[in-house]
Amino acid sequence: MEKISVIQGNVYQEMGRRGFIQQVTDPEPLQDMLQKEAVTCYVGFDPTADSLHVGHLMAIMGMSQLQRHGHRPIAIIGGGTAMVGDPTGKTEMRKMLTREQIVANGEKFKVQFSRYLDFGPDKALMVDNYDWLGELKYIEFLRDIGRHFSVNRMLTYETYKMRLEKGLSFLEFNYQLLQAYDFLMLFKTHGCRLQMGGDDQWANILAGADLIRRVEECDAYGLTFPLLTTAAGKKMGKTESGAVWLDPEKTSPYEYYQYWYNSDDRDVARFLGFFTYLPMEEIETVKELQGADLNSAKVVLAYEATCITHGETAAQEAMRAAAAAFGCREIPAALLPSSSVPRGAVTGNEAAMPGSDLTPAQLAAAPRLVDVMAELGLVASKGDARRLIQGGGVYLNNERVDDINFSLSMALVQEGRIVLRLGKKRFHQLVIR
RNA sequence: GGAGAGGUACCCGAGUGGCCAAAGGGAACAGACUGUAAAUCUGUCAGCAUACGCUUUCGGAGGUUCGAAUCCUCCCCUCUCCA
Repeated sequence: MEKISVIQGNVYQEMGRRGFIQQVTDPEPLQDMLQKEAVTCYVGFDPTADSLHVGHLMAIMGMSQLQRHGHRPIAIIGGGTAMVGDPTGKTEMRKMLTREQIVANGEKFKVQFSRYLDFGPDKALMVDNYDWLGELKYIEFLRDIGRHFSVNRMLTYETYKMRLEKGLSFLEFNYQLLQAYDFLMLFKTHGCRLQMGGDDQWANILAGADLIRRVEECDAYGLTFPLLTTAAGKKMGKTESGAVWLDPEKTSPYEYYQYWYNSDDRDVARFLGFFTYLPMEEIETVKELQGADLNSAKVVLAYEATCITHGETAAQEAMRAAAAAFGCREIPAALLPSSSVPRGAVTGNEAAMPGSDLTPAQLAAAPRLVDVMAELGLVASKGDARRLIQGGGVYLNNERVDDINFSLSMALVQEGRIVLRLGKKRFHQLVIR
């Protein structure tokens, strides 16, 4: 994480302009507070998987924006809340995770957060809510916290209504109390005044702010980020092959770059606001762009987003791999000038393209293409591979394969590799060594 | 604990003895068109097999039958109402 200097200006307005603000409990006092002092704020993340994914990114970038303006974000690893499971937006109960899994997942989260936030002294904090939730005393908790919650009221929330149809266990019904308690604890121990989260968390966030008001007789604020869907109406960060992870082991920088490049035209300007630090004045001009001109803006989006998550070197490699696969695109100097994206001709770099190794001996055995594809996991089964070939969707070195019994051979090797392509975009090189 | 409804492929959902590897829709993948976008049209979408075909699938385990997603028995799970 590069050191960043504190940016002057109104964070609240800046975040509003970038699209981060969906709902706020009390806009004016919050805005005042953010102008006057360094505010401690938090977002909770339950470690229910072994990596964060693009769906978490909005909240992370939100914290990052605040930090850049001199505020102090706390990232909560929900080691305790993950044990319970948030019912919000879920139509059925999540399978229970063991404490060991949660701890292991939390460790991964920690590493990932430090790529977006500066955890230097007094800059940001990372805490695990298991530290206090783990040792809660049931009776005390009921008496001190539980008495502030009205079941009648909770049952009117849409999220619980929905679950009342399908079944909601008492365990999950308590999630909101725990999250509210988190806010209270952070208020007491770190002076945290603001909780943020996705808009689906609104009720939980309000519950926390209310709890602080009742128990501490102090104002606390809540802010929600819009729930991002793509212009096509899909949930953000999901692709055919599952979530887009922030862990390079799970989603390679190349795939990550491709994910952003493949954004819907209608999403590009919005995403630039959320997922890059480029100034809004420049992003505004992207909104004017039409048609294919947007492709250059997509390069910038993909490059900047990959830079933030995986670093500049990885972003450049991903870009060069894309250039090798799809051809180079020169970026006009006037477009988003603050971006450090390479703008001239980029030399293609096949090496960064996804691929696997093949020994000359393996190749000499003339393996059938169908078998190779299945073995590499590029297709679900050999039948799947066959159908793909029959449908004209398989290419070797850019030539369509039309024989389902096609076998690989030395003759296909060009510059030490065979480039396999499935459909229009999925490249996989077989490196011979 | 009592009464009722139900569990079908990635999801929704039709099917109530053979014509069912299971309608229809969605998602997904491929092709055409394009701009690595969207929309549209076409095809594919359990596994193995070049193919004839074979194997496994309709909550689970047994059974009836020449033949079961469909009928019977037991079990598991979900929902609704009652307590």
